[in-house]
Amino acid sequence: MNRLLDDLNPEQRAAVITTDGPLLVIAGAGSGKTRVLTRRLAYLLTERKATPYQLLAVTFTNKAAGEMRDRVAELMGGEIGGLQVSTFHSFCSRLLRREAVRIGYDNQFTVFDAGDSETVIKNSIKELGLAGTQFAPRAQMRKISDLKNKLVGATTYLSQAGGYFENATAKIYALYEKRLRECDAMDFDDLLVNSVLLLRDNPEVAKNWRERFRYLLVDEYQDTNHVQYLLLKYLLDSHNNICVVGDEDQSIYGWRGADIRNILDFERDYPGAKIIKLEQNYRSTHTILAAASGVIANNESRKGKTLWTALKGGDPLSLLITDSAEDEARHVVDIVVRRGETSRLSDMVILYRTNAQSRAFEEQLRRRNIPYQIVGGLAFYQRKEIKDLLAYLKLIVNPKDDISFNRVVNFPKRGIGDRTIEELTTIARASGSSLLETAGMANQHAPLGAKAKALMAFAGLIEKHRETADTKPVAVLVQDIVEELGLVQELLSEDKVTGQTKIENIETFIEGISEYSTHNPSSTLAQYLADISLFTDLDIYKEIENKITLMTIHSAKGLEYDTVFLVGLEEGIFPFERSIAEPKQIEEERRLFYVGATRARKKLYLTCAVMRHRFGAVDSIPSRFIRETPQELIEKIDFRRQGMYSLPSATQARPMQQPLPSQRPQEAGVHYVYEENETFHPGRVVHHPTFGRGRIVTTEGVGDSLKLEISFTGIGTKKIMARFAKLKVVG
DNA sequence: ATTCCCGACGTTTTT
DNA sequence: CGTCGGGAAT
Repeated sequence: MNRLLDDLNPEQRAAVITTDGPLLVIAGAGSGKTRVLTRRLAYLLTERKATPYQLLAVTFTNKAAGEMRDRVAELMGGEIGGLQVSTFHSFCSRLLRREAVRIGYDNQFTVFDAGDSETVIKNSIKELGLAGTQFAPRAQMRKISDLKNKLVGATTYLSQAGGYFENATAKIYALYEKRLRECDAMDFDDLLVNSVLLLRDNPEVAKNWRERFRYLLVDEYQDTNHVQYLLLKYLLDSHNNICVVGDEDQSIYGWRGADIRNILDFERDYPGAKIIKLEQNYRSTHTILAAASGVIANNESRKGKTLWTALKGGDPLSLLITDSAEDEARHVVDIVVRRGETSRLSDMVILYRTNAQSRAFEEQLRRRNIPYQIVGGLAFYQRKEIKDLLAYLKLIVNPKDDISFNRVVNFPKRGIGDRTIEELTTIARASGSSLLETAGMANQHAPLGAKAKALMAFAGLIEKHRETADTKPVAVLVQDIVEELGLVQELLSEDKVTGQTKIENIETFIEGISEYSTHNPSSTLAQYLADISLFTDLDIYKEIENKITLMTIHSAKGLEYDTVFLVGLEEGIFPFERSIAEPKQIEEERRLFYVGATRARKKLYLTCAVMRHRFGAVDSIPSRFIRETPQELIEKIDFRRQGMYSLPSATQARPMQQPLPSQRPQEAGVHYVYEENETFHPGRVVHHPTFGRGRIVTTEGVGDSLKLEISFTGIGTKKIMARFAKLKVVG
């Protein structure tokens, strides 16, 4: 008998042993997908269909890739040398570093993260004289990214752009591309796009890679975009051995260019393709599955499948109806505490639509001393102190990286300000060299005058480290830099409190590098940077300590927990405001709900608030997804302070787009200023949640624009927008 | 060059 | 309410 197949159900087994030709595996939530993927790889190896070197498996996150590699290694007793299990991005990065010269890049090119890219876009907009409100850098970035993913280059777009706005975007796009090239840098999209272009324009290179890979395996196929689709086409030899695994109901990255048609049209793309559906769910109770299935059934873009489970019954869903975001958080945390008595915190997760929602929950958890961890949001590598250090490292590896140069040339302070940088930039552009190179020869350029010395010293510092970078471990190099720059003193002098946490972050960073080095003993600084630039918070996330986890639903894909809190179920939040008008986007929101709900093994809580602050007070309408859930599966718990005002029941049927007539609560108890301006006039004593007790000195404006000048005891006077501050009248 | 204060602005999800 | 960028003060 075969230990790789024995404990699989018939469909899973078929997905493992159907090795040749195109195969689509529709893997419902919790259907044992990872198990099938790893068994399939191990099966190909043990049956001698291919050597590890001839297999390519692609996933979306580094974490998933790492887990898959580990599990295959376990199945194979460790003999998987050369097996490529990687993300699309890291595979492309490796491909490009080998072939960079063919497309005019150095093989030590830098990868710009979203922040770096935005800086370049901003600079480009400014340089083109387009600065102003009508060209928001982020919107431009989105457009450029969309164009790239459609394989429309800057030159092409420039020639076909019509009208003022398209022309402006085309110019920004073109300049952005130019600057990226000058910096020897690529953005995330470029990794994919340049790989495809390289394979398209160099048939002999494409042939080499094609002949190498005998079997392709793609995870999360529903999230692939057009460029990724093309990449697979270029890598696929005439053997057509491609197996894609996915679930159209879990396609949640349409906004990033993912094309659900890739999975819906697979059979048309690959004639003769076989399809296997994994429909038995091993994760959730029957109740949870029925709830999720009931909601997703409202979608049209589906291949259709019927998930079933051998697990009968299960707790009903609990719907918590609360007054405000704060109340929502308080009641959720109450339940966390209660459940925490009998189960582990690490078995629970709070999932929200947007990162901004995490704050209220954090506050409550901190107040009650519950250990928690947040995944995503302000990612570790996005923190200023870490980005600054990384900029030093990037500059050491790539002297052309002007963005990193600008980031650190005056950090710590070296007396090099905007004027000097402007001058330096002009000289560098004229001579076609980078900022760092120009700085190194500053004494030859009269306009730099007295600043030449500081510039040359900086360039010398970078140069010195470049020479020794490969002779010592990366962690030691970073430690040396930190000491040489006097960063500890520098950060402490800025601000004692935040400086201390920054120092701790730097220590964590250095520890992380050490750990990386033990796993990759012969790795150079350049290799470290190449890897690290593709890492995200999610990849570092470990479920080790007994902490409750908070994250967005997007981040939770692929994970599972006993207890799941799906919060903020209100129209405008979830489904998100911007998606409400478009049926296609509503379907994606619905899939997101489906992903969130199916993370739960045993118990699912849904919560909503009736009032939520978003630029002032707004009445919230319960999410349509609550209404779409089979009502008999829901147990309603109403935490609203009864009798003060009435809102329709959360589940009452109502035409979707019709907002309720606004009903202002006639509240007793807490006084929110924006509702009762007349209570606030000079002399009144009020209480502010962060500043404490204070006396109103002056008032200005009325209604939403009411501004108060308040003298707080021991803090001094502060001007406060009454609309936002939660002030309580004390006397 | 740097710092500090003010007003404008904002909020989706991420490799 | 936060954060960020611009502009004036030092």
